[in-house]
Amino acid sequence: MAKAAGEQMGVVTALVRSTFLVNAVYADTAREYGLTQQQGQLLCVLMAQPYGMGELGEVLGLAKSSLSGLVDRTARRGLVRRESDPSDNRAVRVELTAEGSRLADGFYAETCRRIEQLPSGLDDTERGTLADLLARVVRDNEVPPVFMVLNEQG
Amino acid sequence: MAKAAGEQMGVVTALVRSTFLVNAVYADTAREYGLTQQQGQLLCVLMAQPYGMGELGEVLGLAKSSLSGLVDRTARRGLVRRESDPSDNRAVRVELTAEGSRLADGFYAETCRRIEQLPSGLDDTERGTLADLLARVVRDNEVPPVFMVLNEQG
DNA sequence: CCACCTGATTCGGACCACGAACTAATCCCT
DNA sequence: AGGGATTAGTTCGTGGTCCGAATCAGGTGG
Repeated sequence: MAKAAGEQMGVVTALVRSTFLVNAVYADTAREYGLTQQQGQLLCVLMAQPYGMGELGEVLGLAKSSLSGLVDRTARRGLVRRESDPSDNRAVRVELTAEGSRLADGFYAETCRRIEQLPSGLDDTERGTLADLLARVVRDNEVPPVFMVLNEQG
Repeated sequence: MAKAAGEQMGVVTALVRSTFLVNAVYADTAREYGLTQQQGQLLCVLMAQPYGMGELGEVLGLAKSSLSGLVDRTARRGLVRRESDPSDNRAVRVELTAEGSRLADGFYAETCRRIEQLPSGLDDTERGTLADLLARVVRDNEVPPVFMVLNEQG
């Protein structure tokens, strides 16, 4: 193999660089929807269901104080709201507002479209294999549900 | 397949969730080395070679002002330095200091170790296939060299 | 020599992360 | 029944990060 083709890339470098790629796509799409990457991520997580702060912090991997700030700023945009938890007066549940739902749906759909393009150089079989292998890595490492599973994906 | 096994995960969700996973590992490792994620990323990029600000900004995907700040803070730590470019008095080249090199080497090696563990549920053939498919996605999308290729990886 | 372009920095503003401390509510044991 | 321990979440202080506009200094070409 000619030197110009570059070195063999192992699984570590491939994972890190693909992460950089997906991060960039995610951040670009968020910005076009007037969101920051963290706000976009919050909206995507809340599409599935409302969450208490404790669980939401665990899913997003954030300190409680960080999450308070993020929810404050996103609520100030009118995209989420805090609801009291009737079973525990200390707790709140964070949920999307109607406007937050709309924005989340658009952002999520556009993010899916763009990320779906990334492996377009692979054929269907290869794409399926990639999905299967990455999915197993994700499951083995117990990644929280930070992005909804799209119907009829892959 | 039983319902308990969960939905079929497509390539989009698999990519996003694996990105979340790698981000978390990267951030955790950086923190243990007393670095922020962005500082860690800067150090990793500079391991390969010094860069001018313009090119460094392109590789990292940052605005020039953002990069100035990041280099300021990292230089204040004594990890990088700005050198004048003899061929153009406007330009500087950013390079690792001796201390920066040492920290970068340790951080990089530890990051590699941890990320290498992520696909440990796959066998060697599957790991090779994952590396190959992801590498092709990375190359097709012209991802800049944000992480050095490790010798004998995969 | 001057206008235009390039390389980088500064400024202002907003976002984001965390740990410590705090407030309020819940639970459990004596 | 009351008090101590624990839990849920917020506030505060601090430092890091991001960007666009403006600015400054140097390079280039007509």
